[in-house]
Amino acid sequence: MNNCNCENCQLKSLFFENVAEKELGLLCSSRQERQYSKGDLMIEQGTEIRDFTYLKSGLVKLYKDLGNGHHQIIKFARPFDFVNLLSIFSEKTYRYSVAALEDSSVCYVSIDLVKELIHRNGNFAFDLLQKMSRITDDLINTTLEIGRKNLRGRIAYVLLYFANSVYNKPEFDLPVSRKEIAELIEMTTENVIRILSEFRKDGIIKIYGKRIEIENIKMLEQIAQFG
Amino acid sequence: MNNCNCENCQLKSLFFENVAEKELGLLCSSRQERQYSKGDLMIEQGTEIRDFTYLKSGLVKLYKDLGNGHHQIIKFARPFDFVNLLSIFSEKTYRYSVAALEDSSVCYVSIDLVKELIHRNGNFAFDLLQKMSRITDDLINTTLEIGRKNLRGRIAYVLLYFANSVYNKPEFDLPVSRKEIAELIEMTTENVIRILSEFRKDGIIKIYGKRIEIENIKMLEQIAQFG
DNA sequence: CGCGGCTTTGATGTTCATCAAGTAAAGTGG
DNA sequence: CCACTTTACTTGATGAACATCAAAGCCGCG
Repeated sequence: MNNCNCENCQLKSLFFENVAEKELGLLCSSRQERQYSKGDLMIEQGTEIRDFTYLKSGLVKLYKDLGNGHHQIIKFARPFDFVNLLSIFSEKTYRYSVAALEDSSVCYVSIDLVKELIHRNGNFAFDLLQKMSRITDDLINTTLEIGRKNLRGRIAYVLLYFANSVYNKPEFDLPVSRKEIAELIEMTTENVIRILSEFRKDGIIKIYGKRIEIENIKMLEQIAQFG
Repeated sequence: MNNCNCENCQLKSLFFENVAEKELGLLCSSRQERQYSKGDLMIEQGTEIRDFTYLKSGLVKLYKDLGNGHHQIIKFARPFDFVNLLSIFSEKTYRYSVAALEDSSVCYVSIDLVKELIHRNGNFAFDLLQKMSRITDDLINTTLEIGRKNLRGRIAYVLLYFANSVYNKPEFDLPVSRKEIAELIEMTTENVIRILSEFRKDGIIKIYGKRIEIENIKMLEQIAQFG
């Protein structure tokens, strides 16, 4: 177990609840942790999948490179939320990229080791299945839901996501550009700006550059739901 | 093993490749098979998840009931393609419904038995993980891809799906209504009809009610790709 | 035979993308 | 550190894409 501290990691419960002490030691000693600064590319689409990765702290975006210089953001993710389960067991190479939106730290465990553990430890395997099931189910639901909303509803949804799920308060600095919001919810940058301005004029939010202050959260929820 | 015939089933390779003979016997004897007619509801959103199910023959649609009398179709599926993996390991109740688009037969295996097997048999567990990974990855990719296309591109996509992936020929009877196509690709019934008519006028397809004959598949592929 | 759901077409209006043009902010090299 | 360049942000004008509304024919089914 040498200088390994997984035993006390908050995130241990995420995956390794059912891993015996001996096995945890194995995972832990092979584990690597890396730091990324805001804007850094963490995983590049098309490269070989070698590791099972999960976010320890920070905020990231998963996105597809569409080739023509455009990106399509699949989702934003935080610790306990980003776990690289999307296609790592079915593909040889990544079908999307991951980049840091805020300073982040990430743990790496060799994917071969994880595969070995799946074969050996049924409880671990079942845990992983459950997690994968939940993550992909949520992603599919969210994607379908956003697709049904009009543009105002989509912007309201994004603002509420940051307020409720990321920063837990109605005032926050947007960690993403207007363009990135557009890439997440399938609309143009101009319309993101236009609708934010509309919300400002309607007294629903205040805007100071990246800073957003939600004034009327009820109204925003209405728009998100029925928009 | 009594009157059990899973041993020779084509679909055995789908899941039970790595299941020992003894275990397969257990699965097989608890297995149930049911027949459904076109239009039948097979799984109802909100009901308890008791079984692991997979399609032996036929064609089905997975959809969400949006409450206001509207449906949102998640995807169509065929044998080898529909396996109920989407949320069965993370939820207690179904978050979507499944209905038969053509006469179909479906196998049921108790989900508790499957869970037991996952815990006991790492190879089986890994197989399932891979399958789930592939299915959900494809679904996410398809959903995002369709969202980027304009209406003509989406219709072209659906026609090519039936021609290439379901019937394997350029002439076929649509197993779905215009309304159901609209529910799959997020548009109105009127526009589905309008665009089909446009394709007819442009000499790309012929239409006789439900029957579609693709005349110019190259053109359709162009529209699907760049539309 | 009549009723309801499916299909079709047209007319109309709304929503949204595109184009254009300018300001502010942020990174870059001397 | 400042001039320069690039990138992000903002607003308005315009047109295209798409939804909605309306009306009528068709088909299957009780």
